[in-house]
Amino acid sequence: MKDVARLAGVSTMTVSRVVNGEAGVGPETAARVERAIRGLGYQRDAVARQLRRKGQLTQTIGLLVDNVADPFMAAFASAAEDVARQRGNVVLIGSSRDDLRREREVIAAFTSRRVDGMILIPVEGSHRFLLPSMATGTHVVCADRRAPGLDVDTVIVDNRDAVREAVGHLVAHGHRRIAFLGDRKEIWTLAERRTGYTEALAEAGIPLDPGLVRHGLRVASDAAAAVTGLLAAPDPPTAVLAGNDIVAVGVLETLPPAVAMIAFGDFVLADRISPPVTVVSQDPVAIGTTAAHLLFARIHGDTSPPRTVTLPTRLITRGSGELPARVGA
Amino acid sequence: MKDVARLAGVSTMTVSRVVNGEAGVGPETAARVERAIRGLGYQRDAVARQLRRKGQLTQTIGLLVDNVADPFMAAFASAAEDVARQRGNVVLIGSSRDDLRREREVIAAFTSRRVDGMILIPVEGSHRFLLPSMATGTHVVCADRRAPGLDVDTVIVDNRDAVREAVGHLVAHGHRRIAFLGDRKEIWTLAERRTGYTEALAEAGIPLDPGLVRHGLRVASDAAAAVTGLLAAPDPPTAVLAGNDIVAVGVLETLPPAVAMIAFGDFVLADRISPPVTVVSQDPVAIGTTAAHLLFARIHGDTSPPRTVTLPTRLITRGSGELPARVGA
DNA sequence: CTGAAAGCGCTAACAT
DNA sequence: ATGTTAGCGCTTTCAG
Repeated sequence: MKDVARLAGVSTMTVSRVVNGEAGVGPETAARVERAIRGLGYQRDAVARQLRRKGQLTQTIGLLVDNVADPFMAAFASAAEDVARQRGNVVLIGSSRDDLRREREVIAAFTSRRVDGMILIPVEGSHRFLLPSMATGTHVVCADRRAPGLDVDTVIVDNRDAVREAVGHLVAHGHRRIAFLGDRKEIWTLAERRTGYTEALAEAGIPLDPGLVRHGLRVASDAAAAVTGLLAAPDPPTAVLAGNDIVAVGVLETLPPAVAMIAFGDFVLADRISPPVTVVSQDPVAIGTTAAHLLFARIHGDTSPPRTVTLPTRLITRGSGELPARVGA
Repeated sequence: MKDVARLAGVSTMTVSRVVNGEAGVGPETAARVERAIRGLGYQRDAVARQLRRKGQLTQTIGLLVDNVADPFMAAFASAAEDVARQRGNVVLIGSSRDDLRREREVIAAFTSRRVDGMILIPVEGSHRFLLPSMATGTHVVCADRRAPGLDVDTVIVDNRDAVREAVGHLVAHGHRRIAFLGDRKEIWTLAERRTGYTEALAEAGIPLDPGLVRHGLRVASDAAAAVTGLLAAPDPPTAVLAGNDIVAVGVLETLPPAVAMIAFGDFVLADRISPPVTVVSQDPVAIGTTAAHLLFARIHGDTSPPRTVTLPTRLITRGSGELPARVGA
């Protein structure tokens, strides 16, 4: 900046004004400064700028997901990034890999870089460690899952209700032995889905068989193995509810076409499998967009009480969820 | 920091030493400082820290992809982020959406935040605008695609050869009317794949029919429409080469099972479609990991001449690419 | 319309 | 083992 000022024969203050497009600079001077900037390839240092303008925004937000490679998270992140970019912000991204320690590391890296706010898909566990940062003005929005003990804007879907409907749908097609396969039951969404499953069975007067519930399936192959185990049992399920997209893919590896199935979360090619897969679809783009809008509202001064936005889900019937319970099964 | 110093009854310098775990602080004093830090919830300001330690690293890298929601890019980004995190770095992410102007905006946002380096999946067009930043020490690595006119480390696969092999595979199964469907032909990877297609036909002595080549298919539905168009023609193709994963999904929407197909890029459930889809698989995780390693080597002083790492691809035969050319088609 | 001085939070370099 | 001084690159504040 000093170099630019020298080359243009002005003070650094004038350069600063030009760079920031502030009024009060003679057009002649401004042009000379512009030329010097281009000549030297000068670019404002956002780091130094930020330091002086205390209380101002870094125009940087943090985005914490479980794993960017997951299609749901990827679509979610993409949508949030879109909104951020439209607002001239840049996004720091990090993955928790469902590990609280790692999540804390990532969040510490965010706050030490003075992000204006962050969107979290929180892992299980207390998030009270965020309170000091929040007290100093870092805004937090949760998406997809609630963070226990954190009273912040949250964007979710009604997982419980959606699963209750899905299981009810299977019951309506004659199923009574319905398996539930999910990722770690500590994950908020999965706990909710599991509850919906339990409630639906209770409503239908079907006793819960713990042998039909498998948790902790973190990769597709876990789910495939679980299916194999279930089917080898003396009284196998006639229908399966896959708790998320990853489990769904694993289930599809081994599930015989005659066994009914509904997956939580839509996925690419679900309609090209045989039979086409009935799913509970949720909209990751809407979740990401909504969360980002909520965050920016907070960043720009919204101080209303935290609210929860519940986005709709939709049961998309494609065939796999409408298979009848096999006679004798 | 001043507050911490006051509370602990020491100078800010001592606080700085404790925060940075530097030697030369009495254990007694250190403990007092630690207590003050916790009491006040103090966290070092990475922004201010960075300013003074000029020439030091921000421990932040930029990652520019075409679109995070694309499974290939998501897996790539996830792998790169993993490496960065292991090294205590944080990742700024941005999407170009295949738009040079937007790419430049994102890159400017990166450099103004003084990233130590960045990994780019570059869009088409000159990237000479990066030269000034590179001259001032911002390291750049390209992945997946080359950036014309930019002499930097690059991680790619041999798209041309891979497609030549794939088309040869179709020819070996009797196909002579092979369609090529791709995204915008300005994208480097697609140009390469297209060249491989042309070369393979030439090797087989098959004249190139421009009517069998469709470009500019950006979303799945574009590809689906293109397939419909091709099949309605008087002399339709007996085999289709899908230029990327997105096109592949679109093709699968409408392609009759009897038409052979090979897709560039593996995708989830490719083996569950009927017939299972033969693909040219590349490894996005390896690409992301390699690119990140190259970048960190540069950041930590590697000044050897830029090199290109070419990662292997693999033709995975699953059925759709081994269908015979229908007699009379 | 333009500039000089001060200082943001931190740390390198040099005392003590 | 601890403190003092100065300054990173920029912008706020106040004076011309």
